[in-house]
Amino acid sequence: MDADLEVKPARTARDRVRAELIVEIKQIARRQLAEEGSAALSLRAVARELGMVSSAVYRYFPSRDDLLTALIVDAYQAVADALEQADGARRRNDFAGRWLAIATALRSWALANPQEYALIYGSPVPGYRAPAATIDPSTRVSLVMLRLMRDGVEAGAVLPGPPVTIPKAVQADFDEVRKVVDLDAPDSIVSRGLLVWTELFGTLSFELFGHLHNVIHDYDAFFEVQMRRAGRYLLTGD
Amino acid sequence: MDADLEVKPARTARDRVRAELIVEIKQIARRQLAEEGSAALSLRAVARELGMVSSAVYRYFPSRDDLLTALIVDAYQAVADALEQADGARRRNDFAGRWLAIATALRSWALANPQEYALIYGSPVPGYRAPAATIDPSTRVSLVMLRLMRDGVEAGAVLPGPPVTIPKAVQADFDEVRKVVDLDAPDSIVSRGLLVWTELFGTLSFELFGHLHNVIHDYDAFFEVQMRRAGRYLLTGD
DNA sequence: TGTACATCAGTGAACGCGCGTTCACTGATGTAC
DNA sequence: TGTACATCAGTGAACGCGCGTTCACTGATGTAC
Repeated sequence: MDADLEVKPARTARDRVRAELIVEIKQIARRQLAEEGSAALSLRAVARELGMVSSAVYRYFPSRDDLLTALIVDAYQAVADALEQADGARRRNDFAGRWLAIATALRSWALANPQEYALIYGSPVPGYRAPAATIDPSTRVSLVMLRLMRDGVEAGAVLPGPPVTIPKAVQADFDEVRKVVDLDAPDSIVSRGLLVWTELFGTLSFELFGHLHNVIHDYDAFFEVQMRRAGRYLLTGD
Repeated sequence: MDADLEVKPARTARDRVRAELIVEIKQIARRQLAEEGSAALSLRAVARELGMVSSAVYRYFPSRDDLLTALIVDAYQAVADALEQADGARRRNDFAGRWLAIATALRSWALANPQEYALIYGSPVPGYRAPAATIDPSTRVSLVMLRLMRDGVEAGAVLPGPPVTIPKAVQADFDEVRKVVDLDAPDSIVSRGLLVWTELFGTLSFELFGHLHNVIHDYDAFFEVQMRRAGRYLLTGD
């Protein structure tokens, strides 16, 4: 619709309208997701809000599951963006700070988008099989943690602690993990890193899914206490 | 139907049939839950499998949500039973062993009943508000962990580690936690205990909800490695 | 031990709802010459 | 720059499905005397 956009080659007006509509459909779907949860997400409801007839949405998403997949991919991307940005805003060698920034950024995003958090880190949506397209974006999230660990190890800020004995099968998996970011760290550190990483999601899921209800009252403060503690464990092993 | 049951007073044949039917309805619902997930659970499907007309089920559960609530309560009870039994089978002073037994028992139950695990520890069921009746059974689960911590502290097996500074609001919440089982432990231990506890659920949820897919291959071994590590952290703080 | 009445279980029909998806169609936009 | 044809977007009707819940009813079981 803008004159300067029209100049761009290989993008007809139709193409642009189409791209905009895809964005709009996802926005509406995201809002409905936030209000009703993933099981209630329906193409018909989206179409109604769009002011279109339900069959028209099929021009943009061939099925309800494809729309869900798009939302999942977007959610992973949004998380990865948030974590990368929080991580990047800290000094590279402030490892405790980077860890806390990452953890806090994840929590902020989750509190702002609880249904999207549930969509990707809660129980799987019934009847929905996650296609391969969702794997890459989910990897981007873990990469933030792995890079933090690699940087910390390289700077000598992540202490190995006492060696641990680990079955061969797990060692092999850990080897693959190390390869991803050229992490030169013993099993003890990889194990600790994964503990802390799942720890973060465990604490957050407990909060969001109501398991701290009536137990913890100041969620902000509790989260920070626990994540500082986890950060110390990550770096020093105690 | 048994003669010796009929002798029992205050239980008419009608009462017994009624109690049996409630059990049967829940069993069918649990199986359908396992096959289709919580969102797909429907009174009509249960009635169909019972060989009854759908409205008949309303004699036993006044609404679909009441049936869901019953399943949730049962699931918490089943988890609590499993953990208590695993905990009780160890020597009282074998704290590392008790921890690992508890963690392993939770995982075994979750693997055997993944949809029930998702029902209570995954994302909340859309459109369902957990009534107060589900709180008590959920508390029974945490009590297993708290008693382990109390016993460990009393035996001097849980080391305090360096003191941590904690905001007043969190201290107050920790005080309430301590009161539940007469836990005489500093904030550092309470914080660590909660870290390890959420750690357990975080690791298990990651496994069950597919976030370790293509990363970890021997789930059994990985879980044990991580939980041994978490147990050591729980006891010694490193 | 027998009868009269009250309670309860299960039936069958119905209400009103929303869903995903398909299909033949009209009319507008884009492309090739 | 103008025309002829191909592509695409959106319509409207329809198919077939399942759901939760209500209600008046019949017939069996339980209770009080």
